[in-house]
Parts: sequence; C-alpha cells; structure tokens
Amino acid sequence: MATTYSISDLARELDITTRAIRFYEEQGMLAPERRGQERIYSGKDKVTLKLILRGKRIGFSLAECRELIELYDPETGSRKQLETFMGKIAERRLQLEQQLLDIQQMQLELDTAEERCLAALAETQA
Amino acid sequence: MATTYSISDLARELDITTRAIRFYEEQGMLAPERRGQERIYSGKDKVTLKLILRGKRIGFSLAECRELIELYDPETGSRKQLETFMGKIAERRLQLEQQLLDIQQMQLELDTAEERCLAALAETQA
DNA sequence: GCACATGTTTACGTTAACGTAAAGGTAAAC
DNA sequence: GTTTACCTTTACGTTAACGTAAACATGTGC
Repeated sequence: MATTYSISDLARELDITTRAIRFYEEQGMLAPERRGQERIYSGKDKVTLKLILRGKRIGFSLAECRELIELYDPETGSRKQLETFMGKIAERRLQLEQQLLDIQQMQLELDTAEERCLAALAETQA
Repeated sequence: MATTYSISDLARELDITTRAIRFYEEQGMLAPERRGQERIYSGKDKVTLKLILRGKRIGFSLAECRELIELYDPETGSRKQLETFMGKIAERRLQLEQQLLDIQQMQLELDTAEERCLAALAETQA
C-alpha cells in the first residue's frame, strides 16, 4: 500500500523532464519497478531523485551524484571500497568548504555591487 | 612599472591551461595588452581571472561569470541596465542561499555516511 | 470506435567549455 | 646555426547532460 508515482508525477513534482528521469535510469542511478512497460516509482526512488538534484545544485556531476547515492546503499562492499569512499568524502568536504568561502566572498561583493548600483540610480534620479 | 605576466605565468599560478585563458579572452572576458603578437597580462587581468575561477567553483557558467565581471566595470551603463543587474543579483542571492542549505545538508549526511563507514570497518577488523 | 493523454523505445542533435593537434614566429642558450 | 622554450593562430575533436523527434503501445472519455 506504499505510495507510488508515474514518471510524469515525479517530473511535475520535482520540476524536471521525463527525459531527464529516464536518463538517470540509463545511467544506473534508478531502477523503478515495471507494470508491463510502464515505470512505477517508489518513495525511495523519489528520495534518490532528490539526492541527484541536490547534488547537481551543488555542482556535482552525475557520476559524482551516483557515488553519493551508493553511500546510502546497504551493500557496503569490501574494505577497500569503504576506504576509497572515505577518501572521496574527505575530498568533498574540502571542496564544500572552499565553496562556502567562495559564496561568502561573493555575497560580500554582491553587497557592495548593489550599493554602487543604488548610488548610481540615486544620482540618475537627482 | 606595474607587474605584468605572461600567459604561462598566469596558467601556472592559477593552475589552469593557457588554452582556457585564451578561451576566456575569446569570450570577451579579458583583453590583455599586446607586445607584437604576445599577450601581456596586468594585475587587473589576474583579478578578472580569479573572479572567473571563483564563479566557476560556485557553479556559474562562463556567461554568468562575465555578467558578474561586468558589475565591476566603471561603465555603469543605463538605468535600465542597472535595474536588470539588481534583479540578477537578487536571483543569485537566492540561489546562493539554496546552495548553502544544500551544502549544509550534504555535510550532515557525509558525517553519518562516514560514521557508517567507520563502523563497518571496525566490524571487519574485529 | 476514435480522439487524446500518457506511456514506451530508439536514435540523432545540441551546447558549454575547453582539449588537442597542426603549423608556424621569436628569442635566448649552447 | 640550431636546439629549446616560449609564444601565436586556426580548426577540428570531445564529454556531459540532456533535448527533440519519430514511431508506436495503452487505457480512458465521449
């Protein structure tokens, strides 16, 4: 009795195209059930999609998004795999910190740019 | 007597290729002086390049980076232009806030993913 | 029974941001 | 004087992430 979704349900709700959703499946990031030909998406599939979209917003490639998704897999894999993942997580963390710094700096500069715009507008008005 | 740079100076220092630098010029984001054929870069050019790189790290397209650079131009343009810029800045701000939220969320999840990895490793060891 | 909305697969097209190779000019180093 | 280390332009190649179009199946309202 779990809630399920059609492909266009998800497309509407997450504001992406059905083409994108099928593409993510093609890339091995989704594996929805089928009723005949039709794809039937679960709540878990929806979460996966949200993870992909958030990853993309932060600037991850789809390949990187897939790695992140794999971290949520119960299939933990070999010790070597885990260590590899830990390494990637550490890298990511550094990159995220740099992004935070970049964004903060950018925000400061947008502040002054905005002020200059306002000043210029005031002058035009006067 | 201002300090100047060759293209490979900047490439080395900013860790990008000379091809990329020439490409940014092709896109109208740089206009270095010339000594004959050779490009001579100023400190201002270097600042512009750094702006581009920071924009890219945050996930801006080159076209968007160019718009940001134009904000630093003394050529303020018409009133209409300024208002357009203000609108873009506001949009950017919203997007940056979303990115901040995404990154914070991602950091939390990386924390727990890391813990799970560590736990799994400990189990393997035991 | 047929239009219509929604689904499917297959496959070629597109854009951004460079990479890479070819073919050559200049100037210091040996 | 020629190798070495830069620099130049021109131009085709590449990858990611879908867009878009064709051609067809399926259920539903009228």
